[in-house]
Amino acid sequence: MDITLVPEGPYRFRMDRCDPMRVPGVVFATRDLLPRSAGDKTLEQVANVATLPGIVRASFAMPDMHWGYGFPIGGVAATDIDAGGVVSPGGVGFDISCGVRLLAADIDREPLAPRMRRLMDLLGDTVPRGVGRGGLWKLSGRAQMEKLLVAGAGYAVEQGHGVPRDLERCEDHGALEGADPSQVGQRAVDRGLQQVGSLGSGNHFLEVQAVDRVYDAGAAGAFGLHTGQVCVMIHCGSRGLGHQVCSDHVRVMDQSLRAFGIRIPDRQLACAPVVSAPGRAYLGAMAAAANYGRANRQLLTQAARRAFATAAQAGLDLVYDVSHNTAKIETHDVDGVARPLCVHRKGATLALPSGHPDLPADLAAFGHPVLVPGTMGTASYVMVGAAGNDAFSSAAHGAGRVWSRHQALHRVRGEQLRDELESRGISVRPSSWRGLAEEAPDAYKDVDVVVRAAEGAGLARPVARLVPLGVVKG
DNA sequence: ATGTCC
Repeated sequence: MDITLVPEGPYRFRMDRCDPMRVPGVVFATRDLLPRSAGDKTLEQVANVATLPGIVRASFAMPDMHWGYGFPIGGVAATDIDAGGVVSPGGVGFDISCGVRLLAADIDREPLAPRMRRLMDLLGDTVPRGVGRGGLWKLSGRAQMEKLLVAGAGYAVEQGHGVPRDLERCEDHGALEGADPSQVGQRAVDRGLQQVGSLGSGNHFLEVQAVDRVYDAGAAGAFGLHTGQVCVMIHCGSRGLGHQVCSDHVRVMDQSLRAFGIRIPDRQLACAPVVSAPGRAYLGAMAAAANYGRANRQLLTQAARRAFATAAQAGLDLVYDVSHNTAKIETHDVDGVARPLCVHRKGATLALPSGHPDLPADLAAFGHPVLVPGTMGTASYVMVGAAGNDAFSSAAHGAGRVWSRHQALHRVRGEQLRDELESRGISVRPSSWRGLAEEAPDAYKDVDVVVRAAEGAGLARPVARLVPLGVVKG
């Protein structure tokens, strides 16, 4: 396939359709943000996704795009459900419903400063993290797990882990519809029973941050943010349960490709029609795993609240919770007709414009909050969905890797990175030196540049910039 | 991302 990029604007490239692509590719980036490592397959993946049955409009890539499993991370693709459109687990990713939650503290960075050390020690001691580690809430068995898989953060709140207002500030009110726990295998359930309320590893974290700059006072006010304010950002997903769901359903779909007559250029794009037994089974299991991820962030919220109450006599209000690894059934206008679509967002965030009916009433005038975590040494952003976003109202989800984990380990020492961050006033509570090195700020694109590109491309607008004060690393 | 290979 020809993967020549044609500039369509300062922040947008077109990849013209050629067989076997069914639609063109659209890449939102500057030249500098495009993948440049030798042998990088990100753009080839954008073209591969464009071959999926039922795909409409284009195969999109966000400015933080990088190489992923099947789909690029930062990839967005929608398929027409009534036209044989498929759902692909690779279009969601292994960490189903991985996402970000932002909490606003009722304290500013100056009064918190003398209490930061104690706060970070407390967070470091009470936030479960690391590979294979257990969480804050041990479930009693499959029956209880099924309740959580159906109601997500709502079940956590119902069980006393949070307040009802939290749910008003969660995408889908904390629970993706259509969860079918019967499609979540026993191995996935077993892996998940002990992990609710745990960060995991990799790029996951809980950060104490401060609002460094406000770009849109109206939206910032509606989100409850002001300059100097302390925030907590939580980035985590669905742990072993989501991973197992993805593995199990990829296997099934890989085996059913022939039966559905689907030809794909890469087996990692294994998929099945949304309207088919394996398609429905995956979507039901995926929604269940998504709800696990949302409950997970709800439990970690409570851990942060306890630490803030004890160490800082401060409270935390939920600003918003977004998932950036999902496939959702949404209605979008395609060629002038409202169509039910399966929208895959893999490392991409829903970014509804102002006035959309799915927004909470008090945010309707502004738009959907878009949370863009950067790195532990740089910044993170709160953005808001912009009107006229033709990528099915999607936006960037982070900075995006430029070094592989292997490259990062080769170039960075965890202990040295910790010293460097601490000397800049950023408290670090790592889970492992190796994990810390893999997530070095230099391993990522410049989040300020990514955000400028997302803005320039018309995907979302910046509301506030947050800087790290302390990081509890997964 | 992930009991970093059942």
